[in-house]
Amino acid sequence: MTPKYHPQEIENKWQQKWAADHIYKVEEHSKRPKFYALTMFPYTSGDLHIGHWYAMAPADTYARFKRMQGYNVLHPMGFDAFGLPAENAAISRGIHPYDWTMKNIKNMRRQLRSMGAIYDWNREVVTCLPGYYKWTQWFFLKFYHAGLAYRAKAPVNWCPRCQTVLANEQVVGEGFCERCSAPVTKKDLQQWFFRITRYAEELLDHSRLDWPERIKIMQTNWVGKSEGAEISFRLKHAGVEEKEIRVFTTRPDTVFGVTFFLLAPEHPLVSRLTTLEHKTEVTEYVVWCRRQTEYERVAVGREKTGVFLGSYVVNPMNGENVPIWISDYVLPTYGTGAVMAVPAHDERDLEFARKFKLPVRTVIAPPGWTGEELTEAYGGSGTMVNSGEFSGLSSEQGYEAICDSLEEKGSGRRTVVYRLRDWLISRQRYWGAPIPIVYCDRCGIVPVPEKDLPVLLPSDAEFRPTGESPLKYCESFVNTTCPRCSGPAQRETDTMDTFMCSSWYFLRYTSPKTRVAPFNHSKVKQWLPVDLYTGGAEHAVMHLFYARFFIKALKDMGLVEFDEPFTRLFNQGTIIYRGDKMSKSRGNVVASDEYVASLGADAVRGYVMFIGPWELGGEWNDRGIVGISRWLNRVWGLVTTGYTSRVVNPGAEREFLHLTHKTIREVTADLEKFRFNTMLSGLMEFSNYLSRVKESGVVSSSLWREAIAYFVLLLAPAAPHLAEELWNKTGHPYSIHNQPWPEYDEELTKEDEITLIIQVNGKLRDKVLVPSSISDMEAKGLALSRDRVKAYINGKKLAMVIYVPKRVVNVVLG
RNA sequence: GCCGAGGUGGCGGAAUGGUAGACGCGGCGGACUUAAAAUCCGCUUCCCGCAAGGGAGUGUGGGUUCGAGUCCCUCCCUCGGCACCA
Repeated sequence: MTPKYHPQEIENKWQQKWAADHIYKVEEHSKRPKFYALTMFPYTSGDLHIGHWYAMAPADTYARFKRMQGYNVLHPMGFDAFGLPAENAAISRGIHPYDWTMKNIKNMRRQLRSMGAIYDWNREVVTCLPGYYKWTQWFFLKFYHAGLAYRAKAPVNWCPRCQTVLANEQVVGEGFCERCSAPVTKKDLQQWFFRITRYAEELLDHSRLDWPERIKIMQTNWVGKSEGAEISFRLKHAGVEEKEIRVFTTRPDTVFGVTFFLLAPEHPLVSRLTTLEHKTEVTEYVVWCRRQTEYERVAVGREKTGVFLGSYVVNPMNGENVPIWISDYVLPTYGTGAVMAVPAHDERDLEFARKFKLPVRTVIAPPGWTGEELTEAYGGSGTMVNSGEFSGLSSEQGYEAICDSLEEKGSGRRTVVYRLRDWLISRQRYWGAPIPIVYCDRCGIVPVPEKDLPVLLPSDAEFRPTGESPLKYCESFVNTTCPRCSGPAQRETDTMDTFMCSSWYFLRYTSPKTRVAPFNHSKVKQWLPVDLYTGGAEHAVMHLFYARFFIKALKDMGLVEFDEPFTRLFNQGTIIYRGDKMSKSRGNVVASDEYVASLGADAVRGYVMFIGPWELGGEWNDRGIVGISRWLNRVWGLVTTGYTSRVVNPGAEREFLHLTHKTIREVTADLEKFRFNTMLSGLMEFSNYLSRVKESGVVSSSLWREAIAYFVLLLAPAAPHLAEELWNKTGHPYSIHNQPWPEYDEELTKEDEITLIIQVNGKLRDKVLVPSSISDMEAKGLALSRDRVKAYINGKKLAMVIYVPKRVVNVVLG
């Protein structure tokens, strides 16, 4: 009696042996082509759950497949270890963020090892360790010296009751403080920015990237490029030195329809352009706007608000005086923070005009327009009317003519604006990489010299439940000397956005131990760019976008030689549980440890792959996991018990070879397309077939052994432990994971016989097994001679007979 | 509102424009067992029929085609992203 399949035993055994033999240690010098297969590293939340397995097990299976195909594969793992939850744990449970994080890493590392992946643990990267964040700070300095980092005032979420800054995730519901439920407002703070907008145009170029279309679209929308014109409206207001206000518009052809002018309430000219009699009203409105929560301000369907300043600008095209209003629907951060309002052709402007009884003038006639007042704003193209010398032109011609005219007069020009804003990297938090800047009373802003890095996080900071950054009150940290003049100075107490850490970790994996630089240049040259990056689509416009920017900037600084980090991107779907994405913060995680303990890692790996297409994700349901487990047990029995050849049948052997090679072909194709679910069902079908052959014993023992070897090899990426054990048990040399991927024989995958489908008027009426070499004439003749078909013809006229080679005959009756 | 993905048995899902429902779960029946679990075998889209067979069927309604789950148009629903961007 052969022993039963005990997954835990064999999994433990092989994991230890693989580790002891370093069989997954990445070769530095290899003649094999490189393949960098990267999975987004996890945040150190504490537990690896089914959601992580869903991301990582299929990725590992694919990396293993590439490895067997002969690539030198780098498939590393690490931890995204800075972030707010660590700090919250410190406040609520009195554990230092460092201890909390390292404890979590220890657990997650154990869990990751239990998965049996090919991670080379010598390359592990942990972003919260000084050996790593030193280089995050180093990159900050590089960006600073390249003129890509600057300081400016920017609003933060502010809780007036707690007197503290809130991260977006601490603003809950309709804009309330997570801690005290007070309405959250905005407060301006000096913060650090990266000039990502300088790369807007480059970031729009996805032409060399093999990425999902929807991610490219999301990024394109995020950049939000608009072409149009900047138009100067003249200003003659006593006591105001500015002689013009510029606006951006995508529709310069509607400039004759301007009936009022809008500024954002935050616009710097507002108070100076307000006349005496409107002062009180305007001030009140501006204060009211500031008190609005973000949620209220952007709420859809909200009634328009605004006030008149009492002053006017002049339309450069028709010389008209246009009243200046302010309204909070004008965004201070887009375009110039000022808008020429054309109510006839813009829905929002029309709403505003109706509310405040401002005139509406149609200047673009929709097709078939007869001069009546438009009931809704018309944003399409048409014929220009009420537009002076431009009347009669099409709006497209008018667009060009008005731009030409503005440029001639010097009161405007064609231009492009982007929705994209600069990257705010400051966080008013402790658990992040400190921004390496010192403020000196004498020298001003002074970057910390490279030789003084890292700026270490103080370990003695106090964590008070205020939510204010502990660094601010840590005197040993704040007080320092100026690197330039040695006088007294203060350190910047903000830390960096964790997206900084994740913008370059994939470089560090190539040379994680380097102490003299963030990475070894030649190693990066050897491995990068990443050939395949897999992870969740939730990072479409944050992480993936920042990382692209980062690399483009490094390229321009001469630090790397490529300008796109991730050649190919694949997004797996999301695992939903109880109606929500599975995550620790949502409190709906399904632990993987129990499944690993009871059914084995190979079963869990297999099940997460079997659920459905990887890109679709889906609701977690463990009902089917026993199916995979049972199958692995059957495979065990199939391979480990002896085969006896009985009556060898040449026809059966031909079929056996055919199905073996067809399976190799299909499993290979499925893996290449990330169709792990159909890869497994293909292997199941094959193993079911093998069981039947085993019963009948119709193939020779040598043929059987060969097919079993192929089968185990095909199983190896998905169920690495079981495959290793079976490989060993069938007398093959260690290790299966160093074997080449099986090749199929094209000739053998071809069908000898096919089932010919016979239809009458497109409906299935008969099937017949025929040699695949059957000719057109033979097939049609055969179909017409079938009794079932004759019964349908029954004297009716034959309109036509269609034969689709090797598939179907359709008899069409008149 | 805009952009994207999706809608197929009781469930997860499978189907180069050519046999709809592979594979698995669950269910039903049987074998083994004193019994149960495990395992193995058979059946399992719905309706009519003892059967042979026939009819219906891939969110809705239309279209293209000899033939549509698959292609085109309309609408409905679910999920993800963006959302007063001038």
